[in-house]
Amino acid sequence: MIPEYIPQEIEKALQKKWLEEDRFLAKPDNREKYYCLSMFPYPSGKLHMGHVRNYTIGDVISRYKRMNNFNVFQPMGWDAFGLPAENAAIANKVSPKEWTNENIEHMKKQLVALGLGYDWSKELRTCEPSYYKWEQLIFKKFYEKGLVYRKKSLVNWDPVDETVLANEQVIDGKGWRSGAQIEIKEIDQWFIKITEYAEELLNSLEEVDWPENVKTMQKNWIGKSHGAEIKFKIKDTKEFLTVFSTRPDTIFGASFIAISPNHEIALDLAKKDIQISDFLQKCKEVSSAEADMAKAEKLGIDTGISAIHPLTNKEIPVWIGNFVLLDYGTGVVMGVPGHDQRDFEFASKYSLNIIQVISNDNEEDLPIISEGTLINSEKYNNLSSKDASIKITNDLTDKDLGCGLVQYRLRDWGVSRQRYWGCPIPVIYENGTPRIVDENELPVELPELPENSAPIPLSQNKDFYEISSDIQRETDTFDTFMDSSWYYARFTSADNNESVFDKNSSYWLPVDLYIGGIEHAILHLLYSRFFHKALRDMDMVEGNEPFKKLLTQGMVLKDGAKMSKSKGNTVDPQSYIDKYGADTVRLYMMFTAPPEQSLEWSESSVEGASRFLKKIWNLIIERRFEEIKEPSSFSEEEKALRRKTHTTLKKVTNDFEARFSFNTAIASIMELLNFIPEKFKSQETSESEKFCLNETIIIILKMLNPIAPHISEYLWNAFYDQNPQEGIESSWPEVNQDLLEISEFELVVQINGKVRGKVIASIDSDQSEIEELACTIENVSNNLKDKEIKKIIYIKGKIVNFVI
RNA sequence: GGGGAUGUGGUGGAACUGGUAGACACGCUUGGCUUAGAACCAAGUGCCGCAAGGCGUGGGGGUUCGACUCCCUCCAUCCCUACCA
Repeated sequence: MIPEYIPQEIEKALQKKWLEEDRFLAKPDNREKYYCLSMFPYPSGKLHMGHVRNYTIGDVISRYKRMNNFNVFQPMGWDAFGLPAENAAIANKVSPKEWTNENIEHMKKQLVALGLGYDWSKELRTCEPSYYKWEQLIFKKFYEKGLVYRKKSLVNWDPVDETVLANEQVIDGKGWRSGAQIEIKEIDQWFIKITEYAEELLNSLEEVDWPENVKTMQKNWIGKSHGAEIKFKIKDTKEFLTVFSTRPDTIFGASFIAISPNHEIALDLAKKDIQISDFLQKCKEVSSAEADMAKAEKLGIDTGISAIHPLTNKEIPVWIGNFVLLDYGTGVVMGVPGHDQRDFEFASKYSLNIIQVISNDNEEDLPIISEGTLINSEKYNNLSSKDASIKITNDLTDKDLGCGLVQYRLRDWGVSRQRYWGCPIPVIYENGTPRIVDENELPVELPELPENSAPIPLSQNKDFYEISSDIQRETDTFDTFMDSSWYYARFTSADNNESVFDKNSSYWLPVDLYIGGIEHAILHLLYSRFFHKALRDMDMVEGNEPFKKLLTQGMVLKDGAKMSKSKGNTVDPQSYIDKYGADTVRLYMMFTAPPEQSLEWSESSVEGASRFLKKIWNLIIERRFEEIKEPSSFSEEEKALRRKTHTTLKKVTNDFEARFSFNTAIASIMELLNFIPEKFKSQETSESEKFCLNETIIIILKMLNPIAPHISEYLWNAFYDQNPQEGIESSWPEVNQDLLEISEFELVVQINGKVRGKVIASIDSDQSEIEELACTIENVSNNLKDKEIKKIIYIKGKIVNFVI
């Protein structure tokens, strides 16, 4: 009777062993290093499928690299500050700290149970003072470098709960808890000048090995555009309204100016004009999220003010438009309805002039968005858009009414959050004047909450903020993106309390492979890149980029949608780990879809993964390695198995190395297993068959080890039994090139591109021999009968195509 | 609104550089084993058709001897959109 495969037993024992022998502890040595990092999780309570997928990919690659003699560093930590902890605290009457730490303990056990090989000696929790102390110090250094400033900025305000809401807490313009109509409110906030690095963030994308789509997203987000600043004089005053336009060639089509509802002029007018003040009130009722603003109906109101067109000197009306963002550009736009979709809609709605100034052969109906030839533009008529843009910009510059300008879409990073569960911003106000806390007073610790208390905002915690009657602490905390922008570097020195980054950081950095969800393609990755560059300029880290290579994994879906509690389509990975074991879950995750694509969860496919491991188990568990001298000759069947084994190894190696294509790697291992002839497996097999089977078993176990490390290591040890051999992890097998050579192949014969037959051909045949051979197929010769052959195409080793 | 992806059998997916579409697996059907079931083993399985053959990679068009792959266009779904992480 074959012993049964009970994954729970062997997995637990091996995990214990790995921890006891510090298998995954990493120290600098003279091997090539490989820093493999998976995005650390928010400790929400338990692992979800996205985590399992992310971390399995990272672990598979780490184990593979380790087998290839790299010094692998794979740490793990916790992005522990954030909104959900506060929500849970209110709902469950536990402190955010307690809730978070309990979640971490549970999730850490889950990670261990998945067999993930982390160096736990470098574990980080961003909510610990020992971590955020350094974040406060980095902020201080940014401040000293002139990268930090304070500015008024917009937030979603819930007037009932008297609190600032995150965008996701605003549903259809209402607060999620109170249901009250939210308001856009302007408050003082801290900003970091990420725009100072805009150009470098754009250019150094060329240095990294990232997916093109992520690079494109970042490029578009930074949004470098060339255009012109144009000044429109306000009638009867000496003041100007300055607009930025990427299309100065369309300036003769400008028929209105639109200013932001938060623009100074709008605010001034609202004081006197009840209609305008009503309009501004209405504008405040749309959440500040970009998607909401863009979807909201375009609304406007005439200010009654006129502006003077800088080139025609005609008067054009100034409107307030709810679609104009104060934070972007100058907060004023020039409306060219003939050549801009949004302006066209706005002008049509409010019966403003629509003037065509560009003609284009391909487009007839206004608005014509693309470039073309100028018309109705006085002396610029008949110029191309490009030439006209240059000429008009030059002429405006001469008149001192404008200038050419490079503009970025990227805005400075607002890091203030009005919340409790975050890193306190280390600032003290003395008589209202801010100053950063001295280094020796860091960290500014987050105050503990009274027992069973809901989180009290720092602004209501007098014990915290009041140092004396005229000295107060800042009560905002940092955006949690701050916490996650530099953790990759801190991991290298996580156990060092004396300095933020020690000499290990220059050994391990940059991260060789960073793995995480595609949803982080812009914000998190951009902020981290900015941090790295700023830290580099302060001589704290080396190199220009934090993440050399990036792997963006797709989402785990159920019924075609992202798993979420609100949709009720979540699947808890723990129940599958309990039922099938970690190896099956890992195998399933890797087999079901390529890493970059989204993965549709399927219950029954998990069974398939489990079945495959059982087959491997049943094949190997009772077999023992025997020292057999390599036979001098092999039968055809034996040769075929050896060739299959080594072509599989070659494919799997390539899939791991160059493509991260684990699903196809697993498929070929399955194919190899199916290929082993029955009689090789029987007890009465010959010596040479046994030799070949041994070779195949060894290679299968090695190939399987990164993906299913428990079963493969267990079987490896069982297979070698009393004869001590190298550990399964000590090396990746080598392809025997001699075994790959083939002399024959299956020739596909096509007529006009349609397959008409197949025949075994020699690889060395020339085209005429191939043609002759192809014509021996009855179906082919029948189809070619009485037909004029126009052309014959032969692709060596693949197909021959007769064109008739 | 803007930006980025994806679309192939009943299902997940494969086809890597323009060269046999559907590897591998799930499911299903039939048979074996079994008192029965589970498990396991064997065979079959894109669609239409008795067959010959024809059709087939979201829809339409194009380039090519040859297109899942390249180009144009339309449609659907998903992700991000600066305070979810």
